[in-house]
Amino acid sequence: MRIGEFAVRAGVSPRALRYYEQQGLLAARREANGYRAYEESDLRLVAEIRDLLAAGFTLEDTRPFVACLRAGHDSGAVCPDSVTVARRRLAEIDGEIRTLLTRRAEISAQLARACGGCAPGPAGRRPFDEGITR
Amino acid sequence: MRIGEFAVRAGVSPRALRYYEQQGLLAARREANGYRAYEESDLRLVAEIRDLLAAGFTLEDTRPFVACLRAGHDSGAVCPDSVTVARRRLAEIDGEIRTLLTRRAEISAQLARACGGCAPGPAGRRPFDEGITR
DNA sequence: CTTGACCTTGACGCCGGTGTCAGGGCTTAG
DNA sequence: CTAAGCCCTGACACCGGCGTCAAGGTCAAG
Repeated sequence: MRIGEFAVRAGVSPRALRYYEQQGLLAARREANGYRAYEESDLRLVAEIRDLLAAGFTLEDTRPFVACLRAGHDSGAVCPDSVTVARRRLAEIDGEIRTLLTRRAEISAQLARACGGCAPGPAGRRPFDEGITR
Repeated sequence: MRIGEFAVRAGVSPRALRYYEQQGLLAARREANGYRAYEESDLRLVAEIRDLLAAGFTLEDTRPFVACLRAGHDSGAVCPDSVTVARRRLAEIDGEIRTLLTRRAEISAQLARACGGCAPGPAGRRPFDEGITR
């Protein structure tokens, strides 16, 4: 199937697909006239890429996952390289969360200091101030 | 004092100071020859900007805080506009934290599914998996 | 006078994942 | 033949907060 239809079915733009190809993921076969031809199985690869991007991985990071699927595994995460990347990302996320919690506390304190009672907010009251492990 | 010395004392680059000025924060007086001349009090303004940037605010967001200090307040956060911005940022942070926690859980689950025992990680054991309010 | 340390403005580069346009080819229906 | 609707490649735009270089002015020390 050609890029237009494939893009719709994969839920991405043709531009994104060409970009993935340019980055060395998702190589499409070519028709005689030069048009890209995608296989059904490529849908799975794109889905993996999208999932990972949505999870905050870079496109670069998706490489081992895609390769893992291409190698015939049911999950893109079962290969050693994928695991390495996933663990690194997990550590990054933990760092980001810690940073955000610190910032949240600082801003919250600022608000409390600045105008006392008007601080917390309307709907969600103190979502993370308590109950944090460490 | 001129931009070079001021930059050192403020702990930022001259480039950053010119950028802040270009964005309409931190207007410096000019000497006869066109050189920028900063006051001691400007150090406080730059400090406020840096603190806020470090806390994840955009430069745009710092505007009301700086204006608040210029208006003579001891804290940049006591003015209504600052409070509004701070609360918005607080809500953004909460959203980001929730997003990250979700992602963390997904990746963590992926790892567990993919290779069972090899998942958690070496040093920090399950930093956020437990003890989350909601 | 010259050197050199400072200052000025203006403009391009970066990073990532696209959106979007330009300029052109293929193919099918009317 | 032509219009229309696909497809192709290449390249610029974006966002934010600067880094960095270019080309040139200022001023004090030697």
